Amino acid sequence: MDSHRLLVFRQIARTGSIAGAARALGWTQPAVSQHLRLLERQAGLPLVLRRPRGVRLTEAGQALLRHADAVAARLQAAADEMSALAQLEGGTVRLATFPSAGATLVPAAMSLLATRHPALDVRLLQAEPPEALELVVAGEADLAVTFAHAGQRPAEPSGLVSVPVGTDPVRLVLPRGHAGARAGDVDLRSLAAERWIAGCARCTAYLEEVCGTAGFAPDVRHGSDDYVVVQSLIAHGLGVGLLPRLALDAFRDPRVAVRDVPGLRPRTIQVTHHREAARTPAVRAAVRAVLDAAADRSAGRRDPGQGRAADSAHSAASSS
Amino acid sequence: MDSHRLLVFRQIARTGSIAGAARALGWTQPAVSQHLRLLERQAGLPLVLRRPRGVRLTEAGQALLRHADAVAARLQAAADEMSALAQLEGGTVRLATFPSAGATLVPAAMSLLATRHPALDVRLLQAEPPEALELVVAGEADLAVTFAHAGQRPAEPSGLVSVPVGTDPVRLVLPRGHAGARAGDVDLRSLAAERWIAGCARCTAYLEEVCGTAGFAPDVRHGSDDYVVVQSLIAHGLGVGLLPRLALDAFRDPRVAVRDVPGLRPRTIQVTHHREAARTPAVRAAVRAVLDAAADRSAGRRDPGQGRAADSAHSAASSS
DNA sequence: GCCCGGACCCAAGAAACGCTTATGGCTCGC
DNA sequence: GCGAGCCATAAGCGTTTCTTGGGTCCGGGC
Repeated sequence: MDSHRLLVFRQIARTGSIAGAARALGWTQPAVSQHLRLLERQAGLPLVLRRPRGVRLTEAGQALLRHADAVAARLQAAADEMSALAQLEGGTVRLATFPSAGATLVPAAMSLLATRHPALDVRLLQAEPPEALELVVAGEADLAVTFAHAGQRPAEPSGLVSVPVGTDPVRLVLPRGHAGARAGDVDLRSLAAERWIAGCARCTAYLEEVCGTAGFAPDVRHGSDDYVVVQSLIAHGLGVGLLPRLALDAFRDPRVAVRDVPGLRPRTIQVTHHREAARTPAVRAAVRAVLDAAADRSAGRRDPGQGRAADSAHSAASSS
Repeated sequence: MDSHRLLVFRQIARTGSIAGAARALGWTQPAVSQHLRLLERQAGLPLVLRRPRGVRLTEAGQALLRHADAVAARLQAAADEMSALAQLEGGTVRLATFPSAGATLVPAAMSLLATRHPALDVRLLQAEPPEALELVVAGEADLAVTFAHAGQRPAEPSGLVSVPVGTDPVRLVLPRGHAGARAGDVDLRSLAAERWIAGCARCTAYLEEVCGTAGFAPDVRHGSDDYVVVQSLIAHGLGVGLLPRLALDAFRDPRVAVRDVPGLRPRTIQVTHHREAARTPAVRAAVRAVLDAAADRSAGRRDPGQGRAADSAHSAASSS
């Protein structure tokens, strides 16, 4: 039951004649006639009675017309839905993100996205970078917002591509009364004797690496990937730690002091998706929203250095 | 949104890969690949993500799959319904018939049809021959069972074809006590002085014609196309009349006598339909049932002369 | 570490489908 | 009776569509 012929048959029924259907379709009469003949052969039944002024549907023709109308309606619905998805007048996009971005950058991006495409259903999933990438690979998320500390290679599964979003400086967090809090910047080597609070597994590895470069092995006493917990431990004088600025933007314990450590390279933020998903409008729009949100944050902080990184990444993605 | 491509896409979704869809369809892989590419171009969106082990549907692809499934189901339903109609496992056939056949021949035919094709919906419409043909022309009936008196030309609208079903002798009806009822056969000329009861318009014309041939003009006092009324009038001695055997088979007033009139040619019964409707299984089956019912009636009466006419007509129709 | 197999894409050629042109039959209306 | 409208058939050609024969990428096994 060829559906193309079915739609031709629908025109025959509409106009009441083969010649009329041909006119409606912009074809010649024999073209429609042949379609009808093949359709009748497939059906094994006459579908119309040929009469002097045109044709009249047989019972089988009327039955077939009902099906043809249903098929045409469904095809139209499919085209409409595709158009809506292409115009972002619908659809879903799922972002997997790590906590500190999920409390700062990503909500801002989601807000931008909601403003630009009100009908788009944006959903957030929280996951640390490795798990976030897994979600994308497994198809349970469309985008992963991840970070990588300087010197760490982000394990990027094949088939995925990453767009740099910007950098996130890593800062030293001390108890307010700590001696180091009196200076503006702090040299890491001066903290060789401190007790340390570590973060997630990758952050701990980073901490050990930078301390090793500074010439000592950190005395890690506690660990938590929750930046509220880390700051609380520090506030109680149980150690010092490194936290990225996004985490400190998300939550800042008033009992801690924050200082820069010269030479500490920032972690990089990136957004990752399937290589081919770049052609999906929802993914493109979401990537752009993340980049724009990052640029807005940088501009709001009046920090041209950060702004450049985000801006350049943004324009690169926009042109792709 | 080409539906053929949609069905190919459905196979891609089913098998999870383009190559798998190609195997399922008995095609090569590039053929399916090209269909998918054109479908994605039409949709304006990627429908699948190409991954090492095959493809994964995007959100748009999943949406399209739902439509594709619906289209496929509707096409299958259409094919099924066409098949059912072709096998006479459904459908309707409407017979228009004149009263005396509607009380005798046609119910027998309908019963045959119901036995042979229990799912076929057979419907009867009563109409005198000219109106019955109009119903067929107007598409309100599929078949017309009509009669024509000898010498009358059945006005057959163009586009219709008629199949002879058999003949129906016209008999003389007299009051039981009438002098003519004493003889076996009756000469029409002996009834020149009688008062006559006429039937329908065409029957009245026939009466006047055969009386004219016999040399007199009938004194028509009453008229009714209802054979019960006619017999009642005759039974009450209000006149004599001619009635075809089918009418007398349908109803026989015990107070009347029936005699043959030698030389009175029988009326002919025929079944008429659109020329092209001969290819419609329901119409073919109905025509055959009418012919078979007529043959059964002839055989049941042990009247080979009648049986021959019906049989020959039957075999002619069967071979068409 | 390298090769092999599976899956996909692209380009070009061949087969097939589909529309057009040309012609004829039929019915209706002037 | 003849033209106009509708439909059918047959032949021709163009476009679509499938195949063939390349190539790339990724993952698994020796």
